[in-house]
Amino acid sequence: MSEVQVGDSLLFLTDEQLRQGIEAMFFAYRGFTAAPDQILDGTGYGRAHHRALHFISRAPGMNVNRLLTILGVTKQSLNRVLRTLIADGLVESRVGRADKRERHLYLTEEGAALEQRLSDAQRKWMRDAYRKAGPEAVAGFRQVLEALMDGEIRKSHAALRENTP
Amino acid sequence: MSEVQVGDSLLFLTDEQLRQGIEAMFFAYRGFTAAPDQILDGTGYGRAHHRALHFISRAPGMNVNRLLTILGVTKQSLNRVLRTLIADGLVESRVGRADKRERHLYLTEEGAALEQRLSDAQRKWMRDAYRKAGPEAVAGFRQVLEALMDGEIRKSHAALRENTP
DNA sequence: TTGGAATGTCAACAAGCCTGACATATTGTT
DNA sequence: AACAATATGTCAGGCTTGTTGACATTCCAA
Repeated sequence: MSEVQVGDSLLFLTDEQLRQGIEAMFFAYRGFTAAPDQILDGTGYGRAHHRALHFISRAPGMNVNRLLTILGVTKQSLNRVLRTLIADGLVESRVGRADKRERHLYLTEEGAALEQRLSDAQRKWMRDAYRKAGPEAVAGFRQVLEALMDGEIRKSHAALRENTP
Repeated sequence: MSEVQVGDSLLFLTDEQLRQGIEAMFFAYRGFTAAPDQILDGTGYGRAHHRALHFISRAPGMNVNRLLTILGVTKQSLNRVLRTLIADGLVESRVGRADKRERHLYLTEEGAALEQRLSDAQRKWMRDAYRKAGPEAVAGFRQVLEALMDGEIRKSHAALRENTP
């Protein structure tokens, strides 16, 4: 709105364009979560469990606090999820060696298997989208996503990326 | 970031790259909703109300069924949201003229005002991200989002876009 | 006109997240 | 040794958002 167009390069910042972007983000996120959601339907678990499994798989041995800040939920909320996952034998919680107050989280074989199924479905969806859009579009996509993140969260994301070089 | 080198057009499709994309999407969506969520906190409404307001504002006179398919929730779920919005005088529900079974939805002045506040906050966030990333990145971003949508949903999105040419 | 389909409403329930308060074990500091 | 701080787990209660089931109204076509 407030943009005076200097060249065509600022045209895309009209309110209408931004609004379309917002809607696209909303719809895309739905598509993005649809595949794993469908799998989860059969298991009795929900998105919260999926997220926990994902990040534990991503950084095995992570302690609860770290997972908490990554997920951005309260410990009570996360604890309910972890409790069931541990009780069902999908996640293992080991007392920390250096600091015995900490609990380090690992996927069991069964947990890893479910995580694989979910991950495969979601990656397939993502891969198809990437293929359709092409490499350059993907690079732009990633840049905008980075910019959309909150400051603190961006750090978490960067840290996770470095976890698997 | 390594995606920028597009020489190897398949490199970005490794599982690891896809996984990073998935996580980026997750984190970015959080940042994306943070600003309106904060405003909503003070109002007693939630994200569901925001979404309803957004799409009613976007296509005034829309009937409940249309809104239902756009939002992808059950009519009962939407109805609770609409009920409070109507009771509070943010949304007006008019009986259809041609088909009296239908209810057509409009924002009242007060509803439009809240929608503005929410929309402004979210657009600002979006605009800043777009600025950081630049026009080409934005084009790619939009392409990937389109590809991430479900088939049916993509139609809704396209229809909404044509609503405001 | 009558029965089926479409549209929307009300009621009850579940998942998932939140806050607040408190317990336990461990660590670090004085 | 005493004490504060940290990391985690748990109980209780509440809110939002989603679901299914039952039902009323309206339209349309046989």
